[in-house]
Amino acid sequence: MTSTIADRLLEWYDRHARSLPWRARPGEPAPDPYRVWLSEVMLQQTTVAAVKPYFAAFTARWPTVAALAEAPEEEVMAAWAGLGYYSRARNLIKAARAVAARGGFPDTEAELRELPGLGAYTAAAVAAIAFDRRAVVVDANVERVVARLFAIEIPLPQARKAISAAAETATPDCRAGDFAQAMMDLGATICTTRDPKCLLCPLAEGCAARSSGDPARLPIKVKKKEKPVRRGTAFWIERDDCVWLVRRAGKGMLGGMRALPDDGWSAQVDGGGETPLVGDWQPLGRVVHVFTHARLELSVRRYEGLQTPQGEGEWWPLATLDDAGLPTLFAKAARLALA
DNA sequence: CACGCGTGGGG
DNA sequence: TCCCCAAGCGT
Repeated sequence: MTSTIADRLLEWYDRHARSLPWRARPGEPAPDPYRVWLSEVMLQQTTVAAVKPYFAAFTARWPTVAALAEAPEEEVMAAWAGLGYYSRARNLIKAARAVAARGGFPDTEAELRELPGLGAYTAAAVAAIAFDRRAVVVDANVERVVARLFAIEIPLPQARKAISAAAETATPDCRAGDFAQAMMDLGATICTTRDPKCLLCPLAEGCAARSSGDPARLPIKVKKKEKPVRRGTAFWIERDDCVWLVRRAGKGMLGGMRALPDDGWSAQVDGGGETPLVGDWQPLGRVVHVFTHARLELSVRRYEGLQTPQGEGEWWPLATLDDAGLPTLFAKAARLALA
């Protein structure tokens, strides 16, 4: 009798699983749901390499979901700075508080799905990995592997339905969490977007895309829209070895993060260029930063006048600017000012 | 379903 | 330099 996809994949996983900080070692019981959840949220659209230091810092500082739930929001946001997609951090705090309030993580996919920041993928992943539930876990890796295995020619995202149906068929009743992680390891190391390594693949036999001779062709994706170029200005106001920082609105770009004052640029519109204070402004240079939907050319200007900023904000000591939790865009701007 | 939402790395 | 992307979610 021929072995199933799950059999072959799990056998491969038992020998080749990546060792990652949020994973249980082979033979150990399922890892702490808090660590599974935290890692999965951090890994949304984010590489393993980028996540590792943040995962280490978060778990050292907030070892439990209860500890995270008690943390001041701005400290969590600052700790997330640089990782991107800051709505994840905002939802992370909300979810931590909801979980702490109910005394622990729910252990079913449906209940997990109700927590902020847990969509179809993450709810299934946590249910399978942390609670050993059978759940069909479909991320971009699984989409790629499945699209190739079954030669699904429908372009993404249309193909999602067919792919999840195929993934459902392939998912085993036991070890669904290991199966999910095995699929993701396979996608990350063997069945890669470019140049898949079919000679090393445990599923090569019976893979339709491999038989076709051009596995990298699948899954078919539509081309992305062109990014507009936006221009904006950020303002460096320094006094007594402190810089004036504001907090951005809770939604939208870099929402909830500390920032330099700016002229109202966004991914949709250029900034107006109006300075927040009257007086001399010296150009410090320009920062180019690429967001998902726009490329921003940010001019940075330093205030030379004597007025005091109005409205919400805080004087932040330059000596501890690294702790302010500036998103990368503003960290670049600060580097200009301090150079 | 389409869009908005970061960042750093690889080819 | 440029493009694509890497364990998606919320609206």
